[in-house]
Amino acid sequence: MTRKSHSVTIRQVAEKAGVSVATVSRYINHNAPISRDVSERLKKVMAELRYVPHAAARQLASQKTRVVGLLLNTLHNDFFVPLLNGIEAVVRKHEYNLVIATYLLGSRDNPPPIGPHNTDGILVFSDGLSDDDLVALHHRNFPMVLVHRTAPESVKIPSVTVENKKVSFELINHLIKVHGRKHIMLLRGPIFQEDSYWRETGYRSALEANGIPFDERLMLNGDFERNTAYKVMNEFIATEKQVPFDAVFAGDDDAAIGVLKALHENGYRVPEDVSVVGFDDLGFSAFLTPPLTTVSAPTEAVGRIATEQLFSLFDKQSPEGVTLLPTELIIRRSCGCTTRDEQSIKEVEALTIK
Amino acid sequence: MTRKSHSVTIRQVAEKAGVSVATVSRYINHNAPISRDVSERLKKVMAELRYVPHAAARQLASQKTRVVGLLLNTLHNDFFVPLLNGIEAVVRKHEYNLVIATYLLGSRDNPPPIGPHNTDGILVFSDGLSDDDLVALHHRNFPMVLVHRTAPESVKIPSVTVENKKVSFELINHLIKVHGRKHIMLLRGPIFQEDSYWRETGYRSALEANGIPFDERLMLNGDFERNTAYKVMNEFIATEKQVPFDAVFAGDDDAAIGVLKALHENGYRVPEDVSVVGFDDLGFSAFLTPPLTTVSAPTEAVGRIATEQLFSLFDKQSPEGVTLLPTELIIRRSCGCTTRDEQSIKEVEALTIK
DNA sequence: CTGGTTACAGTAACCGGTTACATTATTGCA
DNA sequence: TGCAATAATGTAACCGGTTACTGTAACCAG
Repeated sequence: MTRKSHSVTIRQVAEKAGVSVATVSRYINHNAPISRDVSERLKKVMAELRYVPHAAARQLASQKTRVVGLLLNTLHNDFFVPLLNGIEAVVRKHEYNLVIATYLLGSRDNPPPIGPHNTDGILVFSDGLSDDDLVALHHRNFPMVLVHRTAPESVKIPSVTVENKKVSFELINHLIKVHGRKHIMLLRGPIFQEDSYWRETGYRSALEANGIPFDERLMLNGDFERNTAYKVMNEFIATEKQVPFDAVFAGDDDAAIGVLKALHENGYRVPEDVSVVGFDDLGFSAFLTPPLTTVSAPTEAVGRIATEQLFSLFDKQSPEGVTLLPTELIIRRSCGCTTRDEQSIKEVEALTIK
Repeated sequence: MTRKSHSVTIRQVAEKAGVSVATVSRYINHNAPISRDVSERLKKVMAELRYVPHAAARQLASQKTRVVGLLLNTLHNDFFVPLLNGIEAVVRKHEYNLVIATYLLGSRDNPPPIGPHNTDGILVFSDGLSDDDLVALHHRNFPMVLVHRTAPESVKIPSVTVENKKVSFELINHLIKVHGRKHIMLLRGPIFQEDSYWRETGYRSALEANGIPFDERLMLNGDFERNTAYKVMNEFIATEKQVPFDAVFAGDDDAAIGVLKALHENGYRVPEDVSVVGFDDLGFSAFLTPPLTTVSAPTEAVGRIATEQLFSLFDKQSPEGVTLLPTELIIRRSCGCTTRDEQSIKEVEALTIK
């Protein structure tokens, strides 16, 4: 096998234009003055030859990849559409490339698919990397921004996430105070997910504030995922009919779809028999049957801001430690409210929240 | 600035293990026999040094990037979640990386962000690249698979998409035959989108088959996109009240959300006043208000199969020219059907559809 | 015992760029 | 006029791997 590739190289451009490769390189990177004469010649020659710089060669020589990585544990959630949109927009603006990789904490056998060897920096969503990995990479000065997760104490890695606890408290408090729900099921997210932790904390404190004992049997693992939520709800209904429940906090909107489906198929009426609430306010949530009461989270902004912070790290700046974006309770029908309730809800909330 | 990077190189590994760099390279790539003795020594040394091969150096030397690219025009659609899932699963299985880039045909000033210079092959969704680009790349032997688009006649580029026309005919035919709709609005997708073209063709032939004249005023551009569809519907309702309509084929489920929202806000009842139908059967579609009548498209399979074909191109195999995956009409409430109608629908369909 | 494989390992050229350093011509200013 | 600063370009080392080519030792069939 010959090692010559067919692609046009910088040397061919240089030769054809009658200049040195260094000049061509400088022209491409606009990092040194080039005479008008030579500039024009190069522009023409490059167009004629359809020259495109070889990315790997550039990366190797410059030690920059012009690539931003996004590390996820899964893509199975509609939540990622706005997140990706926010990230992609910023990446494109800076003329970088975006590589997306999934990596489960379980698969500890091989190293993460993205890191210093193939990206200039990464966005780490949730538990895509262990704390140890995070610390190690940070000590190597590798730019990272955490998304929906905060950094371990010992190390200062910027982090962008949303307010979970307070708004979850409001959500559950609403179910209790306005709709008289007492047996509220919670579908938790993945075990080490911080969103899940804080939503659970908000849930527990709302129960406590209302004198309702926490019932372990009502807490299931929905995984923030449609199919898991569906399966778990079905199992719960089938095998534990003895545990009464009158509301479900699905964890997020995606899981809420699974919950709605399971309840529907088992003859439960929402919201008459069971209130269902989600989190995220995805694009479709207002149009579910019934329209979903949820929490509006600025997910696209999370993506955008996190990526901007990553780029500011590239520039050796130090962005905020933790950026906590505000969330907002969105009352619709699935909790039991009707349009006409709206006024009274506002009043009740004014009384109960804070 | 020093050019020395801090990262561990293959030479350090070689030195510490007392072998040559060639041996280390062979060990990493498993492409030549290595004695058990040396293997074990290398394994240990690499772990100690936390050696990770430098991707760019590898790419440059081997002329392989181990990256597959996905070129989209936008990410603004929930449709991409299943597609991405299918693609990502296969990419991960092969231990490749996935780079996602958006590129609008309009932005012809700079070249596509991904191509032979930074990927081993790409998946081109829809109109991410012009026919000319496609032909040029194909002549350079660059592996490509088209997704939801077919190749220009002159070149043989594999393509994976779904059946649009026949099922769109069935969908519209259903609205006419079963629900007596006569003024059916069509929200087209992006202008050069083949899905859009075939859905429109199915729409027109269903009208014709039922003796309903095509009314230009009922065809709008919804862009297969939630927000555009919402805007367009609102404008239509506000400015052209004189044109009666009793059904909307939204183009896809994402646009259907926008349509439902606009209709709802303007006091139209779905399906009593207006039938609404979509396309794709996204995860949430069964739970919209009302549940959406749509077409189930195997989007994840499209992503999976297209990616598998790309990898088979890497192996110099020749996959199918065009892979057309089957679609299926999914009847729910938004067209006007009720659960009890189901039997009669089946009968009507048996009569009307071929 | 010998010529031919096979297994394993080393040397160094090479992939296609970037950039430190050197060079020459031109301009600015005392 | 003389000398320093600046503009514009060239030369060649270097980035960190891969692999063609070479060499040695062990093994095997005849």
